Amino acid sequence: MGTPQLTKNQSLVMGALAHSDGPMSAYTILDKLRDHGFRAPLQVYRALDKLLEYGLVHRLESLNAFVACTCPQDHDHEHGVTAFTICEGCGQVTEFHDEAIEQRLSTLVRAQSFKTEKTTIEIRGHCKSCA
Amino acid sequence: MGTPQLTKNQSLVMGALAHSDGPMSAYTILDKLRDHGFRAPLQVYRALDKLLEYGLVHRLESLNAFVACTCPQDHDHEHGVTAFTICEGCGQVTEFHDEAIEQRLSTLVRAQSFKTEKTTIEIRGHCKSCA
DNA sequence: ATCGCCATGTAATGTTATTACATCAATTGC
DNA sequence: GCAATTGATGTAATAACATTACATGGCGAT
Repeated sequence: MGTPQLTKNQSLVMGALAHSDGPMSAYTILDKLRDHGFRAPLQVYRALDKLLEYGLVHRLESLNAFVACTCPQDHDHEHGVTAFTICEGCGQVTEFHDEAIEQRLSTLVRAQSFKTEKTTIEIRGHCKSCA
Repeated sequence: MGTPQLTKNQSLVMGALAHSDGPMSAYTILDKLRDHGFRAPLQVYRALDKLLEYGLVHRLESLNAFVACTCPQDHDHEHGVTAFTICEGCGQVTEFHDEAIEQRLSTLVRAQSFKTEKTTIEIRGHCKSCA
């Protein structure tokens, strides 16, 4: 299967996120895309839904915002749990992945007989430059 | 120092959360407390801010909702990173803590020279009963 | 008593997300 | 060809979540 061809709206939203230096809210994306014919929030949310589904974009729950996936690898296969550091100073977001955490969480959740669908790990704080 | 005496509004909000069987949004809390004189969202948000600060309540970022802390231990000293499983079926939220994850995250974040202020770990899925 | 501090009350507004309904284009099956 | 289906889109309205701004009231300390 793989990631399908993006539609026009999906490409525009993806482009906006990819060229941004940080996370963007849906409404910020909307504003950026007014010139390209975007008029309503739903146009953004619909595109984001698909991009999230394809794994091209991540949602930052603690920010109600979205970032392009920075993972170099293919998006076709799962790349497990994604975690983020989020700097309160400069807004910089860094994505990372760790097998050890993933396994440990898996063990703990299994002990509850809980079936994981989506895992959110977000660390708010200050980056090296903003410490 | 320890947790200060709660004010009237803080007690009401704490009570609402403690007696609920699951997470509540700020507006749900507001509705529950109309009979006790609550009229505006701010009354709830102000109380929540303090309760969060005291560690009596947790915010679930992926739900925009709040739960009473179920941690049996004293709230006076830090009890590190808090993680949650959240069942999409029944809404049940389970709080847990794990030293191994805490240490591993600490190591990874340190490698970035990042200074953690708050860590969010939320696992959405289905509990044993709702699988 | 006056000041400062903090909790409170109220209204208005800002921000994020969804529902509902209509239209349009591409594809499929007859 | 031409319904029927499916998926993307457009638009408006509304719902849900959160904050700003400003006024008031209680209470302890000087």
